[in-house]
Amino acid sequence: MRGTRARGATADEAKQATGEACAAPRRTRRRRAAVTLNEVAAGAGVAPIAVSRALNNPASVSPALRSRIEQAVEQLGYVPNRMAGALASARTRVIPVIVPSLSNVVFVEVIEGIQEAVEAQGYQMLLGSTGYDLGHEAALAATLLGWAPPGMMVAGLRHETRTATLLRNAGIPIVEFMETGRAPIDMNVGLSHVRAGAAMAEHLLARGYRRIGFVGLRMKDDYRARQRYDGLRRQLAGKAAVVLFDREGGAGQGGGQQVGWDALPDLLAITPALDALFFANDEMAVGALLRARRDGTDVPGRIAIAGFNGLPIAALTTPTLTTIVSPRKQIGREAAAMLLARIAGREPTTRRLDVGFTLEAGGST
Amino acid sequence: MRGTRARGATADEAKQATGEACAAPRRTRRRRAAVTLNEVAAGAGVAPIAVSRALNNPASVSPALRSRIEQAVEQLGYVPNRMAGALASARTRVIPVIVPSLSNVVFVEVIEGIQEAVEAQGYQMLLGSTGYDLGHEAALAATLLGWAPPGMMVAGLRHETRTATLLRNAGIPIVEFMETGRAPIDMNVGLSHVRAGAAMAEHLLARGYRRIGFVGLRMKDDYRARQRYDGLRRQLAGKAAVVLFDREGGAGQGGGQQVGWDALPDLLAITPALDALFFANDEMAVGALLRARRDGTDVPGRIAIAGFNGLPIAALTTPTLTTIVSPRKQIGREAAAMLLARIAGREPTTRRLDVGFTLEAGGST
DNA sequence: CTGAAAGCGCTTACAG
DNA sequence: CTGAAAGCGCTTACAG
Repeated sequence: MRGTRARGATADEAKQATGEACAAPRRTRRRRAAVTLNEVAAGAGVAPIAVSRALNNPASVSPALRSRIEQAVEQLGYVPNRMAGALASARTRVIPVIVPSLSNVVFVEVIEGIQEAVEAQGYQMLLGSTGYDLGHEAALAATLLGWAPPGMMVAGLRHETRTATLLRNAGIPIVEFMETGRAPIDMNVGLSHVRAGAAMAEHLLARGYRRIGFVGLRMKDDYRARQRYDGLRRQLAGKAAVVLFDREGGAGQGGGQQVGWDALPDLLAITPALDALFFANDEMAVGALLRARRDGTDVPGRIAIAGFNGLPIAALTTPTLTTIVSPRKQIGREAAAMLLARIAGREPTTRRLDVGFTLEAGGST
Repeated sequence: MRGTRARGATADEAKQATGEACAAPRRTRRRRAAVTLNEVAAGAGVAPIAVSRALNNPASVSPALRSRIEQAVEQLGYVPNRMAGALASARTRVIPVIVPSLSNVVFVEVIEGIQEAVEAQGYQMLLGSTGYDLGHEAALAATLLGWAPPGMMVAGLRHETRTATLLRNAGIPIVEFMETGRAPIDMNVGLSHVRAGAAMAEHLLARGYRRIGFVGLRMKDDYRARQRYDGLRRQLAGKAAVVLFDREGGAGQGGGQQVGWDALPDLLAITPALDALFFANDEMAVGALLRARRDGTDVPGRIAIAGFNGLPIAALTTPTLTTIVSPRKQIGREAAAMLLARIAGREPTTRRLDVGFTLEAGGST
């Protein structure tokens, strides 16, 4: 009987086959000294459910009861157990957000946009960072789904198959944010990095540059940078020479600056014919600008420099840095708005939003 | 009766009528189609508890059972419900971390240190940001405690009384990280911002500066910057003149750069006798350096400039920026190590750790 | 508006 | 090593 028990035996069948009436002896298992809803109810002389209602939907309780309950809550220092509430209602107010990195300003600003929007609706953000590792992303997604969130947000449109399957089958709204380009699992907000690269190509061509280098940092992991390079390369095809430099190092916040700083003299020495460098991000570009400043290298006379992201510092360098501004905070806000709409049972204006970008031409090109 | 019911009329109402003595008719309330542990148990032909054990402590189950269970888990795509587990065990593996802001690199690096350490032990970080609002901090702390975390981390030693009370009474280990100086609620990791200010005072005195300005950004909120100013002021007392400038604006990432950029010409115009400026952070100092560069203002000839934090860019400017390096990642790691030790029932080496700082003298002073 | 009962999906505590 | 029972602290669904 043991091995073949099978299907129907939902062990949920807790038969209360006690000999007597039904009252089994109680064992207590409480480990925390925390005040419970039942204690508040006892304190206020009401039923537990009344406390629940007074807390979650005050209008559904008479003012008299409500004030008695509020007093008891206050006096006992009651803090509701969210896990119990979530388990009972099958609803959490925690929204997981998965990003590749926190040491990249870009994600931080998107996150801020998300947090503002989400908190305004009484939700909490649960942040996970993958370190640009899609395997880690899969593990994170699985764990986070265990909290039965009402929705989820994840950076990027590229995931391992199992991640996509997991998210698709979770039966909750999902927003993939950052780039556009392929069909999302559910909803998508971002910009086309391919088009951004192409836009920079047009700009550099228009200013007369014909021997252009793209400088990336660990491009293997950063596929959005690869997309920008692809856009650049295709747009330049037949019109200018392009070369890709993939640099290593520079982990952590501000690390990109050091990479740009180190790259500039290297590249100029090895490929002296270069007339323009498009860096994968503004941090690297700023590092290169600072290096040029220290070494007395003329920008853009000797070499033009451009970046990507539109960080505030781009407007403060001498010369100012040509860059592409991505509306990061907007991405966060829009992504959150879409998700919250769906969570609330409404249909967002659109499920796929391209927020675009702006090329800010500075003195560095 | 129909109109007032509302709420959650659900789908799968599998009624399992039982006709026994005490067994009341069962109502089912499942709302998600998610696979449960009971279903896995049924699938594997074992008791639910065996599944629980196979997942949480594989060694406690025979290999035969384990592989049957693992197969069922795999096949059904089972994702454990963390809320149920947490409720039953009164244990979560989520550690809340409260910081004032994410748009400040400094906190991001501390957070990274925390995340690395915490994830390595199988815990998850739940991030909350207060926007430098201690009222918001109190609300966040209360909500986060509702998840019955095994411990908690919060930036700073200053909180509203109710926050401190709440945390103290939570009966879990708490680490306050960032600054040292006063008695913590439980544990503390950080550095003395007063001493950091004093160290800069000594440096500026040694280099011959006697008319020194401290430039802060929204100092009302940033009490750590106030501490640095206090340290500076006291150390300079009787030896040099000090003046405090409290600037507004510059919200968000990189906003400080703009503030420094704007401040420099203002301050030089209004208080031309100044010979040195100590900025509350490197971002502002870098903004000022870039402005000096553009305007042709001699640094340090006309005005010396110093910052605080030790961001990588400080080494790349011309001249290089004098700054105080704070070991941010170390703060995060140490704070996490302390907390994890206590969670594991061990006593950390110390409950109060001063990680110190290093003054990096550059060409800007 | 108010409440008694049952159940959410797990784990603990006990027993074999 | 394995399992039956009870309970974690809430909320839903139903009834007055």
